[in-house]
Amino acid sequence: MARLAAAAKKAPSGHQVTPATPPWDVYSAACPTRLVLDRLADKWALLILGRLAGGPIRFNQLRRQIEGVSQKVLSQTLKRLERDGLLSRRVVPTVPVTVEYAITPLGRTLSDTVRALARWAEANIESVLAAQAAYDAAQTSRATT
Amino acid sequence: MARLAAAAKKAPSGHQVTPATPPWDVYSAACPTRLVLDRLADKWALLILGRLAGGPIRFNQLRRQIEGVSQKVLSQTLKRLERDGLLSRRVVPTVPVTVEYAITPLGRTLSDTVRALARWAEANIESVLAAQAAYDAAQTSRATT
DNA sequence: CTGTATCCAAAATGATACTG
DNA sequence: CAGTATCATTTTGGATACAG
Repeated sequence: MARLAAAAKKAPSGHQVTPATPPWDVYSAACPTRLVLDRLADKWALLILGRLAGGPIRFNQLRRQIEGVSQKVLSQTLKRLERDGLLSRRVVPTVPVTVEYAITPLGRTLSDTVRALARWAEANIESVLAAQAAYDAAQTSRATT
Repeated sequence: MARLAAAAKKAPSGHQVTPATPPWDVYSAACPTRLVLDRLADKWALLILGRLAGGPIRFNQLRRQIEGVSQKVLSQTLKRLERDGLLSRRVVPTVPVTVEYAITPLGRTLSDTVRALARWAEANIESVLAAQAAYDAAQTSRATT
């Protein structure tokens, strides 16, 4: 992942215009789809997208609502999502400026899919926890033996 | 995330049996669903799950097919997925032992959702790349000015 | 073949301080 | 309010060597 991430981060300067002729081999390292998947494979991104699907929201509101995210990471993540065209950033020139983040049409198509993921998690969390308990029990007994 | 991940990793000994009474507040740090989401927010996990959906496969086959993953990370990821009950591990006692990984029924229900994510990525990669290019162009010009 | 253990380099994060 | 910059720390990952 290191090399890929590095390449992606260098992008701000050189926009490598990938040929783009799907379908790609998702398992090949050079696959553009993997770049997208990498982006989505982010805890905060998923959470933020889900939250924004409910309507526009300001920076610190978001910060408070998504428990556990630091200012720095939230800022970084928002910037990446904006760059990807998944959300929009609008500066409201009030006295202490406020910034409103909103999901874009593109982002919304994605958030629907993400919600499906969240629904899966909710529906199956118990099964997963049970599986973990069973696995851990097996490990523990093996260690004891 | 650090604290949560650490807590999750300590689990092998103490299985905290979460009460489990949905729906939880996905945005709260203590939410079990977030534990699942964290797990899915992993590049390799998503890729592996997708690959396994196509049928059982051995360790080194997987390693070769999922380009860019190291032996160490693949091993770790497989172990976590197995613990979560998403895939099964079967040791075949051939002379140099071979190990076959297969998706479980639970894992399959998830892989369907993941596939939707992959489909989204394929369908929208061009939009994302375009958005990135536009964003970068705006940044560059702003810097030049 | 399928891993685990170790050591080392790289990357992500948190805390803090500071700007517009 | 909404960030950015910096620094110390933690976490993660790759490479290598080795074991069942």
